Amino acid sequence: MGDNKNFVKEITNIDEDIAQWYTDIVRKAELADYTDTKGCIAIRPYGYAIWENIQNYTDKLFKETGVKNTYFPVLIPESLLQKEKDHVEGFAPEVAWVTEAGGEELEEKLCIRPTSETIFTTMYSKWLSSWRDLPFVYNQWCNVLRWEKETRPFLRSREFLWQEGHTIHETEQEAKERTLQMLEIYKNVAEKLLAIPVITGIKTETEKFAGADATYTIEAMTYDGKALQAGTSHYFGQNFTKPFDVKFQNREGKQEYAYQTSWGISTRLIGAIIMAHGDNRGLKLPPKVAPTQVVIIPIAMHKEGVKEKTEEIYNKLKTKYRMEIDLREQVSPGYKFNDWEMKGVPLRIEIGPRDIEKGECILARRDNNEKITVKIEELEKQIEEILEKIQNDMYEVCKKRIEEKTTIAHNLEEFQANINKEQGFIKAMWCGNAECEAKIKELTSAKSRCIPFNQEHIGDTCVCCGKKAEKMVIWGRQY
RNA sequence: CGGGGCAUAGCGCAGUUGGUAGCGCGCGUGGUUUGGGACCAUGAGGUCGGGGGUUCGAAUCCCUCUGCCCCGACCA
Repeated sequence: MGDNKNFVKEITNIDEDIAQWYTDIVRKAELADYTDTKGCIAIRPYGYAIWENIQNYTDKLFKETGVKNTYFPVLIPESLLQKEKDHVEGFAPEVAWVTEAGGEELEEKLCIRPTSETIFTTMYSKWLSSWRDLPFVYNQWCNVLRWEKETRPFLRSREFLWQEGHTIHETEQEAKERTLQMLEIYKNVAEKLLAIPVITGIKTETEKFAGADATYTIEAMTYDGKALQAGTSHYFGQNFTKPFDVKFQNREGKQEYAYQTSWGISTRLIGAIIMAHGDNRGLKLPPKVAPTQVVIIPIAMHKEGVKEKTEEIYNKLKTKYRMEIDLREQVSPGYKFNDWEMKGVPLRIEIGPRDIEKGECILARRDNNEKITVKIEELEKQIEEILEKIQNDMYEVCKKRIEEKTTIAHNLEEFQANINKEQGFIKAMWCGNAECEAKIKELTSAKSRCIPFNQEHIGDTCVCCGKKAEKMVIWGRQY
């Protein structure tokens, strides 16, 4: 009482044990919970609302570029999966199979989709005949299943929600442009909606998607300086369209195989929000994606006129912002403050008898604990400005973290020292040889995150073997 | 798949040399409260993760299975 040393008693300290902290947030903020199905979580309303906000924002951007939504089956026959060699080799270990149904063993077993390139491509072969049909720019919002050994809510569960876009095009160039266009949308989602700055670039041969010619990625950094792949966009060339026979008659009247892409973001983004923004008070949500942007808490609710005034303000503002009003009678205001802070609500309005007398109320920011007093008539304008400021400030905090935790290494000794110091990203030159990549991973547990578009010249020799190197690679330990 | 932990009320835990289960929080009800996790009263809630064994008797000892968490290897 009064003494608030037990203030965060229910949440593990983020600096002492971030893994446990993460699990605490997921459960205590009621984002998700473990189920009786191993590795699969139940996403609760508050967590799902975040996903819906991500969906709405992203889907709108997709559609502006001509994406059309579809739905394909969750079951894929084994024969389809087998058609592209690299793809099946990449996914086989983590695929779940349906072998029996209706009390009988199936003639051909069906896999539960880990991703849907094979079935999209199969259907495309039926639907495509002329260059005039192209492009197909289809997407689906769905679930997929990957039999992960080690799971963690949102960041790596066996079943997860995502969107997967699958496109085919008349020309190589058009497909490549689409790949990069979608990556740009993902960067927009991460940075503008989630306030998470990302590094964009291309994956190395070792790290690219099974069956792709090129994999592009957006890479985020977590609170503790680890890397988190937040979205990927792939260019396939004709790798799938050839074995799946996706042909069209081109402008010259000849048969040609289409050029293909795919791209996805998943509920992992919710994990990214938790890991990038959270602190010892709990979850911290950027206003644009927060299911509740403003919570209004009456003080001394039983006093004359307090409840009425609070409801009046709530009713006025709720058409403009995603609002909650906390009228619970059984808990104190202090409890409510902490409760909503743990749930990451960006802005809180406190209003009590003293404020009402003066025609004021208090605005408290979740991101930096700042409290200001504002006139009630200026509330609406103030909220708009502050929410925008919170969104920007949260982005800047993460941006600063990336800058602080990104270091340069010219040799393996520097590399190891830097990564051991505080995780983070390492910028280092690389010769292009997969053996060097493997050696670095072995010695430092860091993998190549990407070859960033934003290249810097930091040397002429490979950080590992010392031979000539032209490309700067971002390295890091990952979630 | 390796290494390490854990499993007792919704959550966090205690339970001694084996004797048939308790505490805190939360929850229900009634009341008093309300400016940073309020209080009083009174209730409800458990085949001690599953199976086997030892024993007159097992939450406790032994075997086994399962699940979860963490650290590695593999992946969105």
